[in-house]
Amino acid sequence: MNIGTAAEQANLPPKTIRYYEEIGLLSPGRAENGYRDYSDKDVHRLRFLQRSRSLGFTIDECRLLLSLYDDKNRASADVKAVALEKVAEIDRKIAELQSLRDTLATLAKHCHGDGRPDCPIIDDLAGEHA
Amino acid sequence: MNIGTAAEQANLPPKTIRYYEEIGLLSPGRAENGYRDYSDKDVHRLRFLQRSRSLGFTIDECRLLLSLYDDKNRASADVKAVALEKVAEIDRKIAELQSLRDTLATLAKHCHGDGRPDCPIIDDLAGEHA
DNA sequence: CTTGACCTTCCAGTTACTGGAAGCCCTATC
DNA sequence: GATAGGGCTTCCAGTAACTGGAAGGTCAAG
Repeated sequence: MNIGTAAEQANLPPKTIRYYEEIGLLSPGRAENGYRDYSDKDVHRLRFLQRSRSLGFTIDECRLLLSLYDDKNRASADVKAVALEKVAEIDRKIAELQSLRDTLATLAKHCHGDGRPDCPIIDDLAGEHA
Repeated sequence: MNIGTAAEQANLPPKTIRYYEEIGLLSPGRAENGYRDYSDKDVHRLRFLQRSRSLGFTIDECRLLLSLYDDKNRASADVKAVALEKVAEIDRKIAELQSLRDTLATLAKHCHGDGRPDCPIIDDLAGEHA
């Protein structure tokens, strides 16, 4: 099938699919006219990528997951380890954002937010309390 | 003062400071030998940037904040609006990450995580439930 | 036969820096 | 005076993961 159809089925833009091929994540065949020709297996792989990416795995992590996916004898523990490490990483990111959020919200709360020029947010950013 | 000293005082790497200059966030003078020459005001500006960036504002948002900072007559409401929009954006990001986290954690929980090859995580990524 | 959709490749741009090379400048030491 | 070092300069390239656009080939429909 052509790239457009594969794109539809995998829920990925054609551009992204070509990019994935360029960086070696899959290698579809070619039709006589030079068009890429995707098998069901290729589409499967693309869907796998789509889902992993949307779950926040980086391309390199997807590469690892794909190799586990390809290895029919890999231990499920290996996959679980990758997933759990990702969970921990997301937790760290959430905590960091939470702290940013709190700082910003506090600053905004202390700003009277009217037409006057003085503003605790700007003062803080400028370090005028230091 | 030279870029190294300014870097130290603003807690930013020299490379980053040159980059900020390149994209027009500040324009220090030059000494006779061609070296950049930073005033206290420049350092102030750099600290402002350092703090805003660390609070998660993009460069373009920093540009806006700087223009508000430079405008001694701006209304504090304008600044507050930027800050609150940022808080909302961070909230959205946190919610998204939370949802990713939960999905991944659920997948990991259902994976027995032993030496056997079958693994619900991979199955889910491959879309084998669909 | 032409139009339009779809495909191809290649180049450039995005965000916010970061690393590295080649080459001045300045100070200190031998 | 030569040299070693550290800091400074510029410019080029690379990062992550695409995305947009140009120039041109292919195909099915009307």
